Parts: sequence; structure tokens; C-alpha cells
Amino acid sequence: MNHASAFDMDAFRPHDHGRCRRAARAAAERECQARGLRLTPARAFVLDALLESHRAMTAYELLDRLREAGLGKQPPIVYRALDFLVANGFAHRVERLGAFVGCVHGADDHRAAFLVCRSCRQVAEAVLEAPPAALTAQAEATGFAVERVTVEAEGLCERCRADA
Amino acid sequence: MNHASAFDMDAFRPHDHGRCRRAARAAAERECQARGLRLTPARAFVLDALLESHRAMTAYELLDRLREAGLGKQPPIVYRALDFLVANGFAHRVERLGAFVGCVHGADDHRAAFLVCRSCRQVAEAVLEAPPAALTAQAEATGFAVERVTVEAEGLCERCRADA
DNA sequence: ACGCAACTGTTATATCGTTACATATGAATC
DNA sequence: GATTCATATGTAACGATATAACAGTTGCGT
Ligand SMILES: [Zn+2]
Ligand SMILES: [Zn+2]
Ligand SMILES: [Zn+2]
Ligand SMILES: [Zn+2]
Repeated sequence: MNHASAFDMDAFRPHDHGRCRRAARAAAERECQARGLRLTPARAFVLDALLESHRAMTAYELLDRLREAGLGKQPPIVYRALDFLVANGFAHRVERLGAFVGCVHGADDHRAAFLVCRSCRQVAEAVLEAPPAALTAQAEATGFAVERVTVEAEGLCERCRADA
Repeated sequence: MNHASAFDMDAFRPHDHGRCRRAARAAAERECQARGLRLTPARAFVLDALLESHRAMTAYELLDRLREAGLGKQPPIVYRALDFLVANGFAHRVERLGAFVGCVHGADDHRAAFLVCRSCRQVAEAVLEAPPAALTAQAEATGFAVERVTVEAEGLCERCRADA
């Protein structure tokens, strides 16, 4: 196989994060190249900030970093960058937190599910083969056309449980 | 069986909503009685507003109604009522919308999943037997203790698709 | 060089939710 | 009935998240 498995890159497992991060960044660059997308300085900066760790970051946290870096001052700069990254699969929004994480699964189309630690806010991404059967069954029975599925588990990671 | 099935009460199916709503309200009253909880005027008012339809309502929409009814003026009144209703299973928060829906499954402990129409904001609740296997597998493998699982499908209901 | 689309800068505002502290109410106990 | 404590509410101020609107700039194919 030519890339690390999802399990290898799990935020809650010790792993070579330098490699994890460089791989994600390289995948984004490749994808932009291939699809004629522009990974502008602000977008690249936000992606790098997200990939620095597996912690979910809020838009305003990212905006503070953009300010320090002299890449922008107002909310729209960061929301535009995030819109781009999320729309193209380079980052995800964690709905429960109103915060964002870098995607570690390359940009190939995938349905993601998340394990979100409520203490350290680290987020592990799992690839979801299919939404729960009960949901799709009810959708089909009632003519509801599913477009996106959000699956997020909130809890405590092993480390944070040990700390408590 | 002694109550309507989840399918009978589906927001996207024609159903006797008067009955649907009275049943949910009665279940909440029963549960409060049984567990020594107080369904105060503000709480009951918010619950009734949510049960009026299967549409998700924002906190400030509910606050406007509370104001009209003379039951409060400031945000905390509605957030407190919502905290109570959600904590006790009489309502749910739809994370994608930052909005709330009344629960139509009695207050018995259940894991809910939602079908959320992005056009009309109506929400159907499905009972989730278990979270997706891929998620629980990864949680167990990494020592992550899952406490709550959010499952929300966004899309278009049959009616809204027909309108478009 | 020109023209167009995409991107960025900036101001203002909308939307969602919390903190903090004072006051009132319910229900058990004395 | 008075005392007491926990629960609930009133109110002001604030914090956090996100968007609208419009002007200016840049990249790029022609
Ligand atoms: Zn990593
Ligand atoms: Zn943790
Ligand atoms: Zn109904
Ligand atoms: Zn609809």
C-alpha cells in the first residue's frame, strides 16, 4: 500500500505526526495542482495551522494567527480560507464545537466521522463506509434525499481519562 | 403496542400532528411527575412552541415568543429552559443548525439521529440502534470513551424537492 | 495591454450563547 | 408559621461564531 492507514494516523495513537502532516499538506498541493485550484498564502497558512496538531481550532484562533503572520485582520479572510479548505475536502468542520480540523485522509472523496475529546479537543477522523442503516431506511421510506451526513462522537480520549 | 411508532410520527409523513404533539407533551409531564422535575411555565411554553411543528427553532426565535407571552426578556430564560428540556430528553439540539426540536419519542432514553431538510428546516427523528461500527471500533482500539454520538443527515425532504 | 474571474481588504452587522450577580419561589424542617 | 436551603428566575453586560456588502487587487488567458 502506498499511504498510511487511517489507524496509523489516529490522533489518539502515538504516530509520526511530522510525516502525517507533510503527507496531508502534499496531498492538498497535488489535488490543487490537478484540479486547477489555488492554494493561496492565506489558505496554505490556515491549512498548515490546522495540520500542526489534531486539535480542533476555532475560526478566531486561526484569525489571530493570520494577524500575527500579517496575512489578514478581519473575519472574512479566515472564513473564506476555511470555506475553500472544507469545500475541497482539505479540512472538516466539527459541528459540535463550531471548530475546524485538518483532514488527514488525502482529498479523495470520503465520508468522515469524528471522535472528539471534550477535554483536549483533539479529533480523530474515521472513514465512514455508510451512514447508519436506520437513517437511510427512514430517508428512503419518506423520500428524503440525503446530501451530507454528520457523525461525531464526543467523549474522553485515553490520555485525558488517565489525567482525571 | 401502546404508542405510535417512530415511523407514524415522521415529520415528513402526513400524520395526526395534534395527537403527535399531545403525546409528546403528556410524556414530558408524566416524566417530570415521576422524576420530581418541575415543568415550570417558561419550560412548558418553550416545549409547546417546539412541539407546535417539527421545524427546528433557534433560541432567539423562542425568546421572541417568550417575550410576546410575557414570560421573559433576556437570553438566559430561553437557554435555561432549553438546557432543562435537552438534559431531560424532551428536546434535542440540531448541531448543524444551532437550533432545537421537540422530541417525539417520549422521554425514554434513546439515541436519536436526524433527517434535517435544508430548505424547510423540518426535522425527522430516527431512533439509532447503535453508532456506526467503524466509529466504535476505532474508539475501542484507541481507548476513547464515547459519551454522546451525534448523527445528522442534511438534505431535501420530498416536498421541498417537488417545489424545486 | 485588455478583460474577466477569482481573490482579498474593510466596515459593519447578524446570530448564537455565557457570565455574574441579585432576587424570588418551592418545599422540607423546626 | 418561621427558618432554611436548593432551585429557578430577572437583568445587564459581554463573548463567540459567522455573514453581508462593496470596493480594490491580482492572476491569467487572450
Ligand atoms: Zn498526525
Ligand atoms: Zn483528550
Ligand atoms: Zn407530528
Ligand atoms: Zn423540506
